[in-house]
Amino acid sequence: MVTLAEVAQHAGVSASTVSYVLSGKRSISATTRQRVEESIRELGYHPNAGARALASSRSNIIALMIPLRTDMYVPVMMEIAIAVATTARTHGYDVLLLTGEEGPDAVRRVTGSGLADAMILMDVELDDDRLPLLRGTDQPSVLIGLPADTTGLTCVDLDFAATGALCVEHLAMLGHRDIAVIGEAPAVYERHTGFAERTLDGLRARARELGLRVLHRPCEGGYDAMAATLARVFDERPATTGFVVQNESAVEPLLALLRQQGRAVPEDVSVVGICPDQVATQASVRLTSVAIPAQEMGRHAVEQLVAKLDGRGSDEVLLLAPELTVRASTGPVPSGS
Amino acid sequence: MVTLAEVAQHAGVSASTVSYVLSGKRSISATTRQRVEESIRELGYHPNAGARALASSRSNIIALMIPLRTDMYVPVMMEIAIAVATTARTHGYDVLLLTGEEGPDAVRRVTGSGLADAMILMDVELDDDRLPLLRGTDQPSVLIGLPADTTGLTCVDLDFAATGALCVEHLAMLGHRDIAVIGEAPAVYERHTGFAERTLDGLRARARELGLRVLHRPCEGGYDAMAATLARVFDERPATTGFVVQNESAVEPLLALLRQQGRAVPEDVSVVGICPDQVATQASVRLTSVAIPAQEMGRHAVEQLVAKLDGRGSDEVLLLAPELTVRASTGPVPSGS
DNA sequence: TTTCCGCGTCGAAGCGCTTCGACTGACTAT
DNA sequence: ATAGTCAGTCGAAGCGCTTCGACGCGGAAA
Repeated sequence: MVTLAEVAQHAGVSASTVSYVLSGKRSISATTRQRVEESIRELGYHPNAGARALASSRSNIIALMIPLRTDMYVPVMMEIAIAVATTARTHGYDVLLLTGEEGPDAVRRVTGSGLADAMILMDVELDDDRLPLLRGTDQPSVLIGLPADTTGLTCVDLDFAATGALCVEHLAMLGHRDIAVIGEAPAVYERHTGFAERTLDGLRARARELGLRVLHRPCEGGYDAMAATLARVFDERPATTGFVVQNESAVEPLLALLRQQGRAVPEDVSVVGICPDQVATQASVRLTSVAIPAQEMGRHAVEQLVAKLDGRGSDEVLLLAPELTVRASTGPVPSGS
Repeated sequence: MVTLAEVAQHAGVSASTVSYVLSGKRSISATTRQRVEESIRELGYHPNAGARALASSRSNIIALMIPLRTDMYVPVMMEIAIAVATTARTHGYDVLLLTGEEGPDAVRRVTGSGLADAMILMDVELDDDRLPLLRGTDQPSVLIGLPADTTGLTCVDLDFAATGALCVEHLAMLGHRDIAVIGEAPAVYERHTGFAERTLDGLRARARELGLRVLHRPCEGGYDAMAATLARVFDERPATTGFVVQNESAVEPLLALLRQQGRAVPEDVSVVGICPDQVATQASVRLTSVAIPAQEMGRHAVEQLVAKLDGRGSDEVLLLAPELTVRASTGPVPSGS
């Protein structure tokens, strides 16, 4: 293993000079810099991460806590994780992957041991038990998601309230008056992850303003659950012509069932999805949808974090504006209704 | 920040004693151990990761390289990653998330800097450019996947050849003679990730033994691509009654299209999937399938790695035996044929 | 009783890096 | 000419931990 000292000797300078070449924290003459850089290349030198962390009390690592459970749409998580990792690298950071399993202990362990300089939490619940710890430490952190109380916290998330409103507006504009909302699995609501409720609140508020009727039904994914849910929906509200789906694994079943029942999409019934674009475009009917901007969320989270680590940046809540893409699953309400 | 020295002082022992209590590398009297452990708890001591890494030249971190691209089924990746992370934790390791983006450089960086003690590579290509580096270093590694040349490497993967054979055997047993294989996107084959080819080889070999006819078609996911592919299949081999699908995003389109064409599953046509159980059980017809044992692969990879790090373990290729679960998508060939 | 062994503990020497203060010249301002 | 400045470099002091050799002491073996 090549050390700084060896590089220094090889280049005929002191160790500190090599260090300053590497960090750029003091000015170095062009000739010296070149000599050092060449030695580094020749010897194949890589700074030792542990030593660096010890001396500088900076690990250049960002911890990313992902949820253990997989009842939510996994590709979104993955996309965020990948965006976090790649963005972090462009800022010179690596990413440590933590699962939610350890819960608050993981936060303690990471902050206490200096393993990471900062952390990103995903799947934040409204009243998350990790939040007090985050507030009580000076280690920067960013949440992906929105807890009930955001004081002293930095958050990034899609503006789900606006998303709900946007969906219902689109349907209203097309003339739909009776809207059914197919939501996430009941467990998601019970866990109070927030995003589902926020969507619903935003949607209901806007629907009230527009004078629409809304029926909300949580739904496990899959065909059987969707079939049961759909039956109940048309049972209670036979006039339903608009659907908002916030559950990726219900999208395809819903479309299939509607087709099977002889309800054409979008001629008889319109469907708006809240899901990644990939799901929307790969569905059997290309879905009008509001995308989950996973990449953007991951990227913003890292950039907020890096700003904080550099002494810039501050606590703020960043809600990304939803964008609705019209595809083939929504159309004007049938003239017969 | 609490240091070892402070704990030592608080407990009235020397620093080295505290260290030995923590590591268990020398025997410590019960009373001393208790006193030290209490001090640790009282002071809320967490060992500093950097210092520890420097002194011991062990970071207790495992690097996990995941592919950047997402043309393969992402949940499998995610499941593996989570299994790796949780298994690693039970052995006292954390996981560093690397994306394939940096390629071989990432391997150099991590081994050179001592950032991680070992690494796991996913999405290994047949002739991966990271392999020479792995062979040339003494840092333990495990591949998830199977390159062309495995000498000096440790690999974990599903036995895809056996998987292909198993699928075709099942169909043969039910009387099917003409089999169509719906494969991954062409890009997957072009990249030579291997698993797709291995499946096909195993499948073809067994089909030959059993006297079956096999038609293989790569297929992008989604409805349109699947529709085109399916049309070609029935065009070339009208007598096709058995399908093997190795492409998660083609499963649902295939089922829908068959239904649409009036071919009942499993009465007229049988379908076997090679996909995660979740996909198989959530499909519109519960799919007879060979599962991708993602969790198991992640777990095995970590355990192999830990064994190596402990001086146990050796280079070997572990191919997990496929298991076929019969569900509702396969049945005897129609008597009319 | 003496010798030996091994358990339990300590002190000290690093691990490879960062960083601070200090030093040297060359150059500018007075 | 002299003081002041500043770019460029060096030496040394740690950062918090692990680990090795050494030491003291009690009990077993002789």
